Amino acid sequence: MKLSPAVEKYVLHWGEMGTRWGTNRTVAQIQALLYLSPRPLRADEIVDLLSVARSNVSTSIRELQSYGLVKMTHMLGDRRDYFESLSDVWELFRVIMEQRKQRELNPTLSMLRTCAIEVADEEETDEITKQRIRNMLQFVETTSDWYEQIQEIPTSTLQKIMKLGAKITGIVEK
Amino acid sequence: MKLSPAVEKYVLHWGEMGTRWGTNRTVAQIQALLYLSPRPLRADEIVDLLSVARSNVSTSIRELQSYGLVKMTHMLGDRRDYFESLSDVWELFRVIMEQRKQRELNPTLSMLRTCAIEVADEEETDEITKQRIRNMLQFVETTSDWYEQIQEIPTSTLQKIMKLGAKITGIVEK
DNA sequence: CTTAAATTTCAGATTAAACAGAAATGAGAG
DNA sequence: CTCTCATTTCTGTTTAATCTGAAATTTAAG
Repeated sequence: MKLSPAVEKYVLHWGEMGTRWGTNRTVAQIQALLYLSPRPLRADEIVDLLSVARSNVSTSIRELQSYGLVKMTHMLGDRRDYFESLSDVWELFRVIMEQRKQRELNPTLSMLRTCAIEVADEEETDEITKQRIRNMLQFVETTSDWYEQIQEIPTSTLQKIMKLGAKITGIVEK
Repeated sequence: MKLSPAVEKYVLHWGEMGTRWGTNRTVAQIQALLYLSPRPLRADEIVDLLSVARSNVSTSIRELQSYGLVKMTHMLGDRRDYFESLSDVWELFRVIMEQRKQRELNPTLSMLRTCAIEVADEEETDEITKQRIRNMLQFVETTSDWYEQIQEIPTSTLQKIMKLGAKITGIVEK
């Protein structure tokens, strides 16, 4: 079993990018592999195709499952686990955004709220500093609210909105 | 010289988050420190406040400057370099997004274009796989185009759009 | 031109994360 | 109940990135 050149290129690139997206190389590679695979794969097949340790595949798949990006399935008369990825790119995007919001935006939001309260009582702190913390808090709050609402919009509508791009400005300004 | 408790908390948190945002702890801490500082700071002041090596500050500031997040200034009769951060949060956001687009989205886009072309000629590759690559390419292209257009929208308009949130759906559907 | 202050470069040390392989656990077949 | 196949857990190793401190370079003042 061997990956085709194009698939290999895709998987390797995805692995590299994964490290920038808050996960590690193997996790991202497995996700890419499962996304591209026309059928669910077993852990031992993944070991073969990516040349990584069995234990590494186990841990990585667990992580992907916890994100909701990968589901386990079974074949009749075969007790081994098979895995498949979400195949809809918009769905993938939604799940990843949700994860990032939870791991990055939410903790930052609570830190900023705490800081904004605490700094208000600090006599040694310059007013400019206090204002900057408030500004950042407001920005992250706005972003966070927006995020949450965007999550609810159905894919087809989201596509339309994105296609509009900057034309949205005209509509809003009216 | 010492940071106030709230400022320290902010800086430390920002440092941790920085690692998830494609940069390292020190770079993010310095950016946070300069953002909160009511006046430009010298490298040696940053060394004091953050307890990091002078050389580390030098390298980190260089990185921040290359992103356009930090500018160098000078004081009359003082040949030491002073540094200050962009202070407008929306401006900060814009610059960071632009960096991320260049370092993540663009390389992925060109990888996907190459893969989409190459995979078309692969007889060994399943049609489903080919379609998935095309789908991902289309998604990233849409996202990339949208990104670029959003960059051009002035802050005040952007704020209005984000405040609208999901209400945008109603407007678009008309 | 010399000197001293400021900054940058670079090589090695430190640290944290990712990974492999062995051992342990679990689950179904007979 | 026992045996075998499959999976997970755990520990030690490897790898990569970050950071430090010393040396080199730059810059301006005298």
